Amino acid sequence: MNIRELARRSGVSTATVSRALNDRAEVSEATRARIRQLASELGYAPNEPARTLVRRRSDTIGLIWDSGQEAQGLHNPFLLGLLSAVRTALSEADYHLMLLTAPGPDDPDAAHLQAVRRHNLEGVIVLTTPPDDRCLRVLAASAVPCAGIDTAFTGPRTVRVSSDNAAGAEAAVEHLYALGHRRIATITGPLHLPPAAERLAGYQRACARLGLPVPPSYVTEGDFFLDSGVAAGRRLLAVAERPTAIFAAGDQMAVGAMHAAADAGLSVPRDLAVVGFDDIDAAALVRPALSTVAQDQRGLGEAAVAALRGLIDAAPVDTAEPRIIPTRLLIRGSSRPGA
Amino acid sequence: MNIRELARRSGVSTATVSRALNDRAEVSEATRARIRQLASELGYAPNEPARTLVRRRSDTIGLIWDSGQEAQGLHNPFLLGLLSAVRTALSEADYHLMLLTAPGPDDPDAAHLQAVRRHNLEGVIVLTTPPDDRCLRVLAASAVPCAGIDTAFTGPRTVRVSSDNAAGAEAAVEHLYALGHRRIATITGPLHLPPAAERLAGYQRACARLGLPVPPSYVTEGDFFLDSGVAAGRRLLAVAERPTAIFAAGDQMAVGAMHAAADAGLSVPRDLAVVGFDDIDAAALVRPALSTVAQDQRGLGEAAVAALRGLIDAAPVDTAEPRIIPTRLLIRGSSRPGA
DNA sequence: CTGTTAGCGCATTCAC
DNA sequence: GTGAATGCGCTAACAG
Repeated sequence: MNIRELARRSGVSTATVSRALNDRAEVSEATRARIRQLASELGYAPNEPARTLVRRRSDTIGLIWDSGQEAQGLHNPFLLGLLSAVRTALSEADYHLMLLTAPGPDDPDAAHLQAVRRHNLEGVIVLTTPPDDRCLRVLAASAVPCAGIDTAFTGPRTVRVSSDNAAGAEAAVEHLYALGHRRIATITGPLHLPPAAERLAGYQRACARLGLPVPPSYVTEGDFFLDSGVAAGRRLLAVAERPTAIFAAGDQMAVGAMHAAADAGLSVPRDLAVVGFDDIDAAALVRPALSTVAQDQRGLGEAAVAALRGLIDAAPVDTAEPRIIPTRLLIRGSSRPGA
Repeated sequence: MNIRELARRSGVSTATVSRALNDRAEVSEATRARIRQLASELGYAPNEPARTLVRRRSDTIGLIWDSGQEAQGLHNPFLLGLLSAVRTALSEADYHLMLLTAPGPDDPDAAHLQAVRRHNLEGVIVLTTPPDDRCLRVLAASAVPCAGIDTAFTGPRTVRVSSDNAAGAEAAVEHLYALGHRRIATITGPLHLPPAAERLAGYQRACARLGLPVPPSYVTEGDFFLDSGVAAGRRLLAVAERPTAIFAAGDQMAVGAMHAAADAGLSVPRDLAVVGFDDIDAAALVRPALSTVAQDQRGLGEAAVAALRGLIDAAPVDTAEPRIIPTRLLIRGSSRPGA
């Protein structure tokens, strides 16, 4: 079933069928209706590769996401929501989605760029990938429109979308302050990662504004995983002026801090309040449930798609300023005195 | 940069370039090397839509996964691993991957089938989708090769891949028995879902084999989510002959049962041992850590791809028998007396 | 071993 | 408003 067959059966030329199905103005309403009718009866669907070939555009965008071990604990729960959001936003904009392979160690540096060329992709969305990915660097340096969520590359046609990490951290600290806490410590992520650095900055800004002292011993670094949170929690609880609250830059580390508290015979939230970041699934499952700064996955996905479309349509897009998506503080048992 | 340009620059015809790049035998080693060299220097990559058009095959398979709310709590953590596994296995087999949109309520029933036709997809992999999806039914009924992981449709060119739910449940019960437990209850999932039914069957078989009584009050149904586990746990702990161990068909429900035990003043694992199913991220985060039956996401993904390739190559494939992937019992604190 | 030719399915000129 | 003709980039069939 192709356009020629459909044209034959409807008694018109292939050109007319094409025009009718593509909603061009220069077709009479009557023939258009007849052709559409017949097309749906016969289950005709235009061949996309052929369309791509002649139109020189594929209406397809590529999706790159790293599933490397590095990101496993960090973004795992997060990623799927992002993926769904991106998929939905893209299909509403009538784009198709191609999943690009994570390049192996022996792949050429231009692997991603080549994939874009091969498939005629019009743009790429990148989800949370390590900043040192060579393939990504090459891609970003090219003229291919790229929208990155939580990524750290820049290029001529690149936009970055990110949660408002600083504001989220500030909100967490303010919340703890409002509960009466004055000795608030923090567990950071690896500070070379932008989100980790931004969350620390937010913590520091809030403390400064609220007039809270931040002795160096109140800031300790983790790796976003559980065990580092346990260790960090132990360190913090051993400080002379023991903190009464901890803001952890990631939920797994926050849970780890709760474990450390339990091991030290402290009760959460009575003796120690804890707030995390990300709202991973487990945050609602632990006891007490973890208060946390939730990222807006849907908002991130939609913003990325919107930004990418701007880039594709060559609309004037500010490629330097990141799109910042607000976060939302979820107050649960780990910081609620009544719990 | 296209094949004609590359041919011009290397002083041969486009046909020779095509043969060289596609590893056809009838090209001299010298010219092949020269062409390859030039191609990589110039960053030439063949245009896939054009190849697809003429070869009548796309080397692309479609991926359908449901992100509907139904599956959120149940499969969320699980899906991403599956996705990674499928992507990796597919790219190793030199297939491209296209993400198909979840059909909306106003999409025609043939939406998926149309997408396959439009893009010339050679097969489809379906991840954990509700059994009543009309689009999926239409697709499965067609001649399109389909491999489903944890799905419930059948068709002329369809294979199903699934974890060995029954054996996993049996292993869990045996483990509890070996620890000395004789009063072992279970929390099931919604029994109209195949995995839930299979896990219950495994539980029952193991109990029968071990000579354990299974009073009706020892079997209670949940919906795979946390709250249903809490409620089920309460019911089970209120039974006259209180069980000393619970096998839950899902991790969230298992955690819920642990909460119920804590609320009743019981200690896990001393007063009540708990084993779950799936090994979601949270299983390792709760305290005590949850023993659970882990599914082999990588194995499931690879089996699905292998089965699909068999279907595509029209190799003799048994379309009726599901591919069963073994599970692995992870023993953690919730069932380890020493913990 | 290599070149010439045809055509995959479609959108798009240009005529009418 | 509609039809005939052209070519997108590539592979396959056929010559040589």
